[in-house]
Amino acid sequence: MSNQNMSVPALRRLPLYYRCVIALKEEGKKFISCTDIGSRLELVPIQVRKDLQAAGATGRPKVGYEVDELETVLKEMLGYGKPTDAFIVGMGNLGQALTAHKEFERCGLEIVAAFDTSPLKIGRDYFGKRVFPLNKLVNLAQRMNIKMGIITTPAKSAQDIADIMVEAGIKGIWNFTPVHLNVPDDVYVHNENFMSSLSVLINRIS
Amino acid sequence: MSNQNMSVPALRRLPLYYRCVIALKEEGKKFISCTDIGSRLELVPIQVRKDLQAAGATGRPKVGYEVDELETVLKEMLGYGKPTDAFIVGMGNLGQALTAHKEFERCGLEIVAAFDTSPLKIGRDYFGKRVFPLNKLVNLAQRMNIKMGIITTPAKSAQDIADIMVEAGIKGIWNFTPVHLNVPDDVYVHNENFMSSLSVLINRIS
DNA sequence: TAGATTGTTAATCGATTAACAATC
DNA sequence: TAGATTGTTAATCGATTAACAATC
Repeated sequence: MSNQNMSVPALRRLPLYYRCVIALKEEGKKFISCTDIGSRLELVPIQVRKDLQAAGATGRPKVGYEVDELETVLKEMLGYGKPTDAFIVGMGNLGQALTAHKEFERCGLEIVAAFDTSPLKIGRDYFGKRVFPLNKLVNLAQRMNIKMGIITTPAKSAQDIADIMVEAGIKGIWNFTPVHLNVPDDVYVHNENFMSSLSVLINRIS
Repeated sequence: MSNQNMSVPALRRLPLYYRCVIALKEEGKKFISCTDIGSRLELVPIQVRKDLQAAGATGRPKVGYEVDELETVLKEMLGYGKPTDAFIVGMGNLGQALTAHKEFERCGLEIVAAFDTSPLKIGRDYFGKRVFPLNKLVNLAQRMNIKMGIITTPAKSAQDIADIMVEAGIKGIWNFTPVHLNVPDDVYVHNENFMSSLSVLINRIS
């Protein structure tokens, strides 16, 4: 169902549109145009139109897009309706922060279990999520049919964790470490590399 | 000094190259080629070469790049030598996690103060950083000549905080909320939008 | 020498933007 | 009707990749 041929940049903009649609809906709007969305997000209307088209939304000339319908189409494309279950490995500060993040559940992601190697953390609950020892990951992932993994460990463990995730049948890895992960072709890695973001910010400031 | 005309994608790859150079240096290498770096990062050598060229590095045909020199050039371009001071606003779980993040100091960023509105947090220290009340931000930023701000507040406060940062003379904002920020043209915003990353991951898994 | 590698110019590719007819 | 807006095809732009001479 989910369109695999949407480009990454377009896909990344959809959640912004979704937020916008929700906001405009709350203002009582029934129909909205690409210009409405674009002006809020500082994007040119044609780009919004192209993206909505790729997402499968249809509007009416002169009228715009029906708000409720657009909300449904975007929600469907983004997978907000049926959240994806995920495991998180590494319950340091960042792991805890992501586990605590309430917005994920409304946005298609459900962190169902956490993993760590520290005996101080194993068996504890963080924000309602139980921490398991790492050696339980493969078995649990297979039994629960987990397809997404989040890595928030120290950099030096990242590749080992990725290997374990691959063995467990995980198909999408959200990597918060600055390490490049080697995985098979059928596993998608998204690198949330804070150092990359910093480079751009520091460069643009000076 | 820092080259403003490097493209964002290239700039984002530099920290990966830097890590790679450090790793190869520790393996005892004196000279490295684009092929060495590319094979570690699964990038084609020509892309590495173009990026290094844009960063100002020069190599020698057949020999490659001198490791120490490459390290110096990248460090300079990335601003790792003289860390940029930054303020962080919003000391929830994510704010705390970023404040605790030790790697930042080695990578050009020094978080020098935190801000929050909660009386429970103001006056406390988190990982050695003092939390100040929000109304002290403008004055402190101007006195300390702060040019970078990090926003880790709830979404609904994000625009207000951005306005305060702009008033304070901050020129680069690292926005961890899913909100689009309206700022003047001379202020650069980098959005670390977790929802955008999630869209891609969820789409690629299914 | 032969072969690997850089530097540099040209070609390709994909995303963004423009143009414009169709529509309500 | 006139004007705003969508849908769609074409043009532009910028990043990536290819080609190849120069070099050690």
